[in-house]
Amino acid sequence: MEKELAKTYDPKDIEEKQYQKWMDKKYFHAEVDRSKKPFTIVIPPPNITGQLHMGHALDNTMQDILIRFKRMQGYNALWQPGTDHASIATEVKILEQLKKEGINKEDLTREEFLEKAWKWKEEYGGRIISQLKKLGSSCDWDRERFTMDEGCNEAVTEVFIKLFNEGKIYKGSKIINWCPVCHTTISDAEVEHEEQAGHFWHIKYPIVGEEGFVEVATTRPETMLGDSAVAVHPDDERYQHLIGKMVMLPLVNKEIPVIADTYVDKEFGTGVVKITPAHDPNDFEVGKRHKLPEINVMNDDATINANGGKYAGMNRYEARKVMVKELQELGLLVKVEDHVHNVGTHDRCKTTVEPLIKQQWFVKMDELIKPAINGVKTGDVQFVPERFDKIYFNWADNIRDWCISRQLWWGHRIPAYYCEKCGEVVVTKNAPGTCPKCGDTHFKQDPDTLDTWFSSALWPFSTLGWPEKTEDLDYFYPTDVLVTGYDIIFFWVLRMVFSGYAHMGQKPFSKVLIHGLVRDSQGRKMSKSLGNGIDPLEVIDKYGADALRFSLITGNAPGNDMRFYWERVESSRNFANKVWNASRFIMMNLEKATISETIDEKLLTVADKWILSKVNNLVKEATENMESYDLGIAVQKINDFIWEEFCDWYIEMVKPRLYSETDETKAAALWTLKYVLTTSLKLLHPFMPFVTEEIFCTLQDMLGQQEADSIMIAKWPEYNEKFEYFKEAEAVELIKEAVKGIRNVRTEMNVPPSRKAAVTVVSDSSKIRDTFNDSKVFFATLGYASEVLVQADKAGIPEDAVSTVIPGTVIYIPFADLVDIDKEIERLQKEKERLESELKRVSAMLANKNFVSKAPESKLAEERAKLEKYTDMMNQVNERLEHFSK
RNA sequence: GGGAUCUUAGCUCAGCUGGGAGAGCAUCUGCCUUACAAGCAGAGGGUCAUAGGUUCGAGCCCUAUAGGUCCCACCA
Repeated sequence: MEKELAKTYDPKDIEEKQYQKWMDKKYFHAEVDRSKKPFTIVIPPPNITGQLHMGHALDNTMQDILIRFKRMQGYNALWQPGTDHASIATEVKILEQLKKEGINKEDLTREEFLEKAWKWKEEYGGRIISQLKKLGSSCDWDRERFTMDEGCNEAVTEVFIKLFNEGKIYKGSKIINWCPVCHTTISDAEVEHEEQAGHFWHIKYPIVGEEGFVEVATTRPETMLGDSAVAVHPDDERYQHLIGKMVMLPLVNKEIPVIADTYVDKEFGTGVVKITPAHDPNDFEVGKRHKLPEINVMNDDATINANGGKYAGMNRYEARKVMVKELQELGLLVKVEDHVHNVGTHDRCKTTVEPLIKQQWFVKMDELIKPAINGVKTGDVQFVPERFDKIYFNWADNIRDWCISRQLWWGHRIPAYYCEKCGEVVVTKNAPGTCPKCGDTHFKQDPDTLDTWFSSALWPFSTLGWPEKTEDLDYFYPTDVLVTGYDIIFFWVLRMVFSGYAHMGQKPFSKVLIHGLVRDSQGRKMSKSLGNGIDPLEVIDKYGADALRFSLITGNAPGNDMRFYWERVESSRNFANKVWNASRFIMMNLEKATISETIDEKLLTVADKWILSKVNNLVKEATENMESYDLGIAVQKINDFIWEEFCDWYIEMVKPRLYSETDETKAAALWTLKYVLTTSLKLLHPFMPFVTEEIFCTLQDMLGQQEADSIMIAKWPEYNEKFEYFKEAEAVELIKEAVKGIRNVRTEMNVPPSRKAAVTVVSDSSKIRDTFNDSKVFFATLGYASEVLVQADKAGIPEDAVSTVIPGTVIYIPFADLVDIDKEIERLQKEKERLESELKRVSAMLANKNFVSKAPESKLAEERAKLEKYTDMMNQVNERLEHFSK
């Protein structure tokens, strides 16, 4: 049965069919196999709430390219997939949905809520996975994990207990970031600083026991309800006399001390700062130093609490308004200035974060961070591109203890139990029976859950079976490369690195390949609120997954942002179609012939050898580029080779041989076509998995040859010294020059392609004459020649023939009635000018004594050869000019 | 305040360790040449932000300046 290939490539049914085949054949699945080297990537687990966006598409395309490349190279390649429970993101989403059903969180018990949450997860959690499949991702789906599955839960508990026992997890009362809308603490990394236009209120605090005031400047007057002191700089001469005295806190009417602390900047504001230890991280530190009372004046929803007296119940902004007004009435408001300042907001809901003092769980970072810093410093873990290690160090060097407890239900519940009688804290896997301190048997588990990144930090080893000592873990860990965006280096990469060293005693991965953001065509971030997001699934639907993948990789360097253009996808689609059609053409010719597996080298023509040496070189370069993660460069070279060298030149060169019934080199042409096509398809496969697989399989079926059941498990091409045909390659390049020259002349003379002309090649070099004689078959068709004469002199060439000059050779094309002498002279003149400038450059270079004495020999030889070449061409051009001016 | 990064053709971007400026799209001119009009063949278009420096040689290395983007930071 012969298979007819459609005239244009239609990805739709092919993609689905091939992906299903790969799944059925278990090609994505990896098992421990000690005879092969492992290559492992763990997926950045997408949130179960997520929908595939361009960022995912880019991130996963890069991973898929690397994993397919390594798999073909013979590695035992594992791409470990899974999803993230995304505690706060998911909880918010579920609550939104419940609200629509008229249910509030308070209406539910924890158990009821969790039941609904799991149900939600079952329903929507798999959505993003099926979307990743549409992209072509070759993850080992048999190993799919979830950050809240049994194994990951175990890893989390294990780590928590271990760190607690080592004193690296502790519960403490510290000032933390509180989101008044989400009602939970958040970590420093989740706070986004946003510049906002605010005000600077100058307020008078009366001095106790004497006349006068101190003037305090603040951006948050409402927090004065919790003031414990005012501070001045110890060296500030203006305020020396006040240190140690008391001032009256307005509105509250309470005496608070004036203290001296170097934290105060003399130059800024009035030089007097109100100190509110319970509502500002700096004031908190000052308060600790001076043992000031910490007066919390806010509830969890950021309304004023009972400590705020009559302002209790107002929210923070109402209270501010009312208090400012009252201060004004009391004559204590000096002035209000406009002031732009940075406000911390919750990255998820954009609510202004409220610093509050609360009992929370923390991971002590000072010891844990050391190996993580060292690991990157020594190159044990490397960023690609390298510059991102600076971002990493910026965080690592300034790291503070990590607040890990969250007042949420969806997540890993903290394995700490409190004795109901004596309050003893027991950290343990299962609820304790009796209290080790008082012997009581009633315990209450800590209600809080862990920061979602706590479990993600363990992902590279928890997914491989840790804390069990599994074969998988032993074999696949540490993983090879982590692919992610620069936006989560501190959230995730840093925490995986320190966790890897802490719990595995080894790095989690060797390389971190960083990519940028996919922006819209105007360079804006794609976002829901702007509505400028482009759905990758829509792109796949319209142009195919191959085209999408190709567009995301082409013309982009690692770590750089890129813009999304539909035009780009279109040209990627065009390339897929080009490959499709070239293959169709080759197969049309192959099916009429029988093709041997190997070829006798003696049968190869110069053209064959030329393309073989070209593709051989491509194999080398593309492989090197991929090894160094320059995927964009690799794919560009593959594209250029296939489209230009292979399709536009080689295929055109062999057509006469294919169409001939008698040509003895036809078999060699067919063999070469098959070989180069197969090699190109393999190189292209990681980037365009679907179209390459479809062609590869069709081709094999047609030939009845089975190299592999699938291109994705075929052998990656290797550089082959056998194909180093330098001499032949050079000869063909010369012919190409000649062809280009002829085409050029013809276009300028407005000669239609249908009109052929006799072409005479004149060269006094017998070597060059041989080259043209050897290549007549294709030189004639490419150069629109009715016949090709190769000779050593100008015998028999019409006086008015136009010509084109290439090194060592003049090519004459007589167009009896068409000649326009003036035009020809103009053309030659232009050519002369070009050569003059080249000659000027080369001669100047070679006349420079410093250049000659200092430049490397190879460079010198190169320039000397050029001088010779241009001089020769110049002579020929001059001769032609003289000829016409006669 | 600290740091990163960018400034290359009309647009979007490549350009790896310094050795005669590239791609895609757009523009212009011819072509339905039996794989492909989602194509073929040609053409135009850039003092590589500016000023210095290192070098025989700089888009690439160094310094400064201008402009843009981003990250970090406790100036109330």
